[in-house]
Amino acid sequence: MSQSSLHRPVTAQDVAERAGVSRSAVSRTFSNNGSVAQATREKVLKAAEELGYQVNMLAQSMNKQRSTLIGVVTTRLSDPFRSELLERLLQEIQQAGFQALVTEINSEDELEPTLRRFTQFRVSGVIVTSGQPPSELVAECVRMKIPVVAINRESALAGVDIVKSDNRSGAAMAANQLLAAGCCHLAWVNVAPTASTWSGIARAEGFRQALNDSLATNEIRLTELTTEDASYEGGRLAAYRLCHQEFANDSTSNPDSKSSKKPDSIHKNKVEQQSVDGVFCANAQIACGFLDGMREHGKDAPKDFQLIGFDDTPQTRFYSYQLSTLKQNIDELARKALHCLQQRTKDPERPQRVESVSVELLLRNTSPNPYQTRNPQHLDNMLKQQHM
Amino acid sequence: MSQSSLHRPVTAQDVAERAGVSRSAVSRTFSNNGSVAQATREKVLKAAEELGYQVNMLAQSMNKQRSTLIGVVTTRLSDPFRSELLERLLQEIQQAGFQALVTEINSEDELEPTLRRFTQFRVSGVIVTSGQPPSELVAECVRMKIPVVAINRESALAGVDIVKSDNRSGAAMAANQLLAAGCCHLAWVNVAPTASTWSGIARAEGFRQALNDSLATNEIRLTELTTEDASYEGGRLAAYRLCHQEFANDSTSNPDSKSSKKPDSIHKNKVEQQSVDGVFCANAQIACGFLDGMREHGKDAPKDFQLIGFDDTPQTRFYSYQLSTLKQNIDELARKALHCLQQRTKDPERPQRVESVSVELLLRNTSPNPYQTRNPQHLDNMLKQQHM
DNA sequence: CTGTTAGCGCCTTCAT
DNA sequence: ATGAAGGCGCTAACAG
Repeated sequence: MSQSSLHRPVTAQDVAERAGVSRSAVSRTFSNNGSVAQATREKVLKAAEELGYQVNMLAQSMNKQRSTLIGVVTTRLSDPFRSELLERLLQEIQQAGFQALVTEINSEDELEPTLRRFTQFRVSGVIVTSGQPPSELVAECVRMKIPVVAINRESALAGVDIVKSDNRSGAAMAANQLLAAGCCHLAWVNVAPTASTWSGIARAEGFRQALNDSLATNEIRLTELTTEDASYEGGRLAAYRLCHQEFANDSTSNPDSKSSKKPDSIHKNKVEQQSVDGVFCANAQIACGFLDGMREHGKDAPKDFQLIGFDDTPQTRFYSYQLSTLKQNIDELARKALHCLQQRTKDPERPQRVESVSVELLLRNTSPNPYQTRNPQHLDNMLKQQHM
Repeated sequence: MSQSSLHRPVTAQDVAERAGVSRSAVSRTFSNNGSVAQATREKVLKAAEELGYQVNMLAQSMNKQRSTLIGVVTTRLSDPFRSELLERLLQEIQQAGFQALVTEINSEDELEPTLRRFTQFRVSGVIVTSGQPPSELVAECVRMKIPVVAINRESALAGVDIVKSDNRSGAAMAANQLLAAGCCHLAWVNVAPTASTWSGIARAEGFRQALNDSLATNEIRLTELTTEDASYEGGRLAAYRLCHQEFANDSTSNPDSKSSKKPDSIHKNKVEQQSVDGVFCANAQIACGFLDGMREHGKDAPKDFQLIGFDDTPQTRFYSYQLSTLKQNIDELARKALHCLQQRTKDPERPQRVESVSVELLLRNTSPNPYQTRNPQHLDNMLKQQHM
């Protein structure tokens, strides 16, 4: 059952000799490539079993000019969403018979050396969940026919397929939900543009766009809060700033007279005076932090404001948070990523694909049920949006 | 700068020709192994640069009978502690010039095929953060001189080094802290023994042992709560059960007359009647769940009971939890794991090492500051413990 | 269906 | 210090 007590690993040669066949026969039975008689196959298998033979993947890969490795690049694994995504990705990769090569990078610069390392191992594919693949490198991958797929990020590069959540629609759903609930002073919390991810940008755009009409009629007001990073602490500090700023506004009138055209909405006074009552956060970490920051100032959702976050991470479901969130379908993202890889392996020349995975609005404690809403018109928008 | 437009990857041969030297010269400059004249070295480097040459790691590894890969096996990456550990591990691995091969397993059974796959790639080392490596496989690794290190788990196997947190002391610190705070009905929440991890078992033992004296004198009482899995939900359900059980105890007297020898402690009545006032949870997920479960029943820490968890995961620091925890030094765990790997690479025959990393008690909101304690005697124990 | 042959790209003696 | 030669373990194309 186990290999003989040699200190040298068992090779196909050893198996061949023991089975009384040639190396090729062994090779064929294990790569079930060429045809091999049932009898010899069994002999080989038996000998292999007895010797404890294991294919040397390095040799095999080198020969095939391609390994069964798939490179995955991530960042900030301590972010629950990212680790969940990685987890699912690993499962898909393993299930498809590959082995994951994973690298964590801290900055865009590290992406290039990472990809280079991947190609040195002749990986069968690369999955990028962070950073912008440098075009030069991607070109090299394309030339080597190594499929590259990017998750949740823009990439104009022709060679790489994209799998992403429908961040725009998600953000629009959040916007409409808040409108439908009658919020009139919305805020959204996102990381500063310089540090933002592509997802963050898409969500911001989606949110703002869904609000365009209401903003035009001055029905509502929108405050934009930025954070340094996409973390809990970032969200918390945003809440601090909001609270202090509102406090300041209460005591001193802010001379915001840049707009020459006075708002003529009937809501004018209400809108101008109202403190923030509906908040959208770019991700779950920020949302939790924001909620806690507000709580520290004696305000809570949904009592004092409503709150919707992105990414249905485990902690948002916790009793002490019960955040309403937009849930990304991680399973689907992972599945499609692998599917793209496999498709492009078959046809390396196929045009770039962009797979969009829809997002689900999960209403929990921090925002009310739409059926109890005060503004049915926006509710309609919201429902339409959901079925897009 | 980039390679010529061949569809074939650049080989050392190509570089050699362009530089006007032999393949060996190229090999030597890149593996800086043999000695090579400065002049030729530069010629080679230049040619390599121009051609965009990259060492083929597969070929290199195959030749050296060893790759620059390090296998890492994990489970339940969605658990914040595990993903943080993986993150640090990856950083260490990369910094040491290796590339991580990571596999997620869902059950012990998957460990064997995983290790086997690792050996097929002739990894330079294996880090196991989950499961019990089967002795047979480990023996194979030892024979192939592949270092194996296990993190936070017991392994009697001679070949594998162990890096672990001092779970026992940590649990004892928790126990003494609770005693010092004057708790007299302690409880600990852990996963059922059948599903427990080695860390969980060590923590349970440490906790119980530190309580031995107080239990012997009937000064305190200890309730053991078990959960199905080491999850938030598990902790929450444990809290449910506790609450319902205590409710039951209040309305009906439970005929617990198994003990023939009546307790003679002066605390007798107090101890017997007192509901749980000090809780220790085997990990952070459970602790958060437990706290929330209690909150759902209108009880909160530190008002109604004190709570200490293990693993200082980010969420335990959140404002809405502020759990007191035992903090594992993840950096140190990762660092030592890699150090062990490297040491054993140098000396494959060295005796098994067990590296213990000390743990820190972080007092936050769910348990009081020791300097405001009511029972200085136990405080002394605790302080001694901390400096062990 | 099977064995033989010729590499895959690199490292490592071994002479020079 | 350098080049030539042999081999790492496997696969693939070719005869038989």
